[in-house]
Amino acid sequence: MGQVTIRDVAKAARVSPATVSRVLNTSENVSSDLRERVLAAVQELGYHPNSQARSLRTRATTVLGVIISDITNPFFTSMVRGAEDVANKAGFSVVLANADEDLDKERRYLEVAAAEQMAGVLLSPASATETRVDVLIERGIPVVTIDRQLKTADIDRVTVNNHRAAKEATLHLVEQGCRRIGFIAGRLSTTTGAGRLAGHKAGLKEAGLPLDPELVVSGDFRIDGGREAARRLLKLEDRPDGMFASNNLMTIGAIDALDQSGVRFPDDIALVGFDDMMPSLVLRSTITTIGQPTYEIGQRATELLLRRVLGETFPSRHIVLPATLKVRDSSLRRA
Amino acid sequence: MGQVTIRDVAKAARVSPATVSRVLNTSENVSSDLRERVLAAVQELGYHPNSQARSLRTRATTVLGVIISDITNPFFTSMVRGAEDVANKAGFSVVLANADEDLDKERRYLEVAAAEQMAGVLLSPASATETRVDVLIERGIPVVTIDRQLKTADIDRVTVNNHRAAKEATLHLVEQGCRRIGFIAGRLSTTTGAGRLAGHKAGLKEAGLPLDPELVVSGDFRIDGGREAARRLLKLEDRPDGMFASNNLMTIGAIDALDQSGVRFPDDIALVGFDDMMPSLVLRSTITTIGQPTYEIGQRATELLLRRVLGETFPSRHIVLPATLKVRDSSLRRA
DNA sequence: CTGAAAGCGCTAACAT
DNA sequence: ATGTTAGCGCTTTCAG
Repeated sequence: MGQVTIRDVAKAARVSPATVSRVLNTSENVSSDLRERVLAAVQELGYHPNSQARSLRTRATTVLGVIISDITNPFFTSMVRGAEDVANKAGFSVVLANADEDLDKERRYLEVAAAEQMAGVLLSPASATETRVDVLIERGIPVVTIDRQLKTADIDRVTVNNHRAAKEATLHLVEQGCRRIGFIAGRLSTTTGAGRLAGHKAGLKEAGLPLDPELVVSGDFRIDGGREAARRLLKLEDRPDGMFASNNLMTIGAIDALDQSGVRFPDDIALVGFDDMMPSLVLRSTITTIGQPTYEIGQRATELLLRRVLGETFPSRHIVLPATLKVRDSSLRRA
Repeated sequence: MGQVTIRDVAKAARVSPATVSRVLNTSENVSSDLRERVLAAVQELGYHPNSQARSLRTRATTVLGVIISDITNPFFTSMVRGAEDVANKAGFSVVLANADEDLDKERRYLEVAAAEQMAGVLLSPASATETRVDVLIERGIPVVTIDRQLKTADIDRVTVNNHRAAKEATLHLVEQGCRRIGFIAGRLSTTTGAGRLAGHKAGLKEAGLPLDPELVVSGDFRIDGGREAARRLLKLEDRPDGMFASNNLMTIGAIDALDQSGVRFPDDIALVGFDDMMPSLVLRSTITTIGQPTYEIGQRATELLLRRVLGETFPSRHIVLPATLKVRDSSLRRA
């Protein structure tokens, strides 16, 4: 029951613990005779090194932490795949934590990452101004933010060009004849949420349309929030003729609200969403969305992170990947 | 840059490391004078205990591992929520790992969990017969399987009654007039995949219908697999009049295939899925599914796990939660 | 109530 | 090429 330690193996193989360690870690300076005895003992006893003891000694782990803001959001889960693939190839494992858009939970997990001495951390911060990564930085644990940026620290980040993409989507709706576009905003405390709203406003401005404050409703990046926001927009006296939901979950909520209210798209209202969605959902009537290269975001961020983990130093880098408008039926006016 | 250790705090507070430890861990036997000095020093220096060193010493952690077979599957992510809520309430953190239905990846993560001395592990095994949890058991780390069971170890598990639910769904399709039901099976190496197929067969038998082997196609629990399986079923000379996809992702794939082939449900074919799905997806035409209490599965499994973690011993337990058929439009024949 | 000292399992510097 | 020794940061006897 008690753990099998390196001493047990050493004893069984009639060598010193140091030799066992050498066999297991370096490939040098061990005679093949002893090496075999050690390996046999390891096998026999079912020895597995205790990684806590090891990393206490070496001050190094091969575990990367990924702290995401909503584990139920397919956007993030796809990104995680990209991260895992790159990490695994380099011999690192990836563990995830779900901060749930909650600053407290997030802080707890940042502390877990620090306490567990993780090699590096990928983070989609719950807030650009409130989230602090000092716990990690102080300990020399590199951090790369994904999807969102941090104003409290100058660190590597991988995002898409939210401003530009949102502007493009808004101009597309205008082109389709929309004059009153309801905008379902995400959490404005994130750079992503704020950037998309800013892009939308820029689009309106360029199109010479006024910004009616009642057309901007927050949906908190969640399905329920999107549904609620869409309902509120539909109740307006001067009902919008277009709707732009600024992430995937809120788009789903909006569609739900539209269905329940019997409002049809694109006939009654032109609809644009953000992020790619599950195939059937898009197929439903094929929904115009801004697609993001989620898998690649995870990959690139992890590549960056691993370079830091392996000791490279360079000025903090910002990788911006393209988000592109994919026009489908939901926003195309027949006219 | 170097880590702040308990010695630094001790020095700053002019006490011994032992006293710092006492302040931080037990609430006894420390004069309030020293206690304050210590707390102040902790604050000042930004000290965070090194959990590896701690658990190396105490042989105990407060981190639970959750190893799931597909992180992009909403079924699992919802379950994780339930697990987190229970764990957090008890002062435990939860980290996730994505085994991706891959035995190798799964084994690696089981080893990580062992090496990191996690307090306990929740696992949805990739295979009932190939997955081995000995690495954990040997070290006294309790394991509870979720959604699926293990034939290689007699341990706690939380599942739904797949057999019964699948049988019910099949009988429902028969009731709707279906005579040739295409069954999209999951990975038969899992108890879940096998159980649902068995339930389907039992349903056919009870209805007095023959089992045509060409009507059972494997979809591997994935969207692509489901799409492919549905396509194959639709190409059959004697086309099925009903279709039963035995998990959520395969249902999505199946819907996709149906759409692309111009086959409509329930008009051309009656459709039943497994697992609840995102609201909009269900609303699409409202799809008949077997709903599972995913959140509760996570909760109950974690409760069980924590009892083991805290040292309770009892015979291995099997909690079976109800999965219930929710009849909606997709399977209802007009006739 | 507080401190000194030992040791968790491991690796790395130093001997041999 | 191998063993001995020290020590990573922490907690926990054991003294005082």
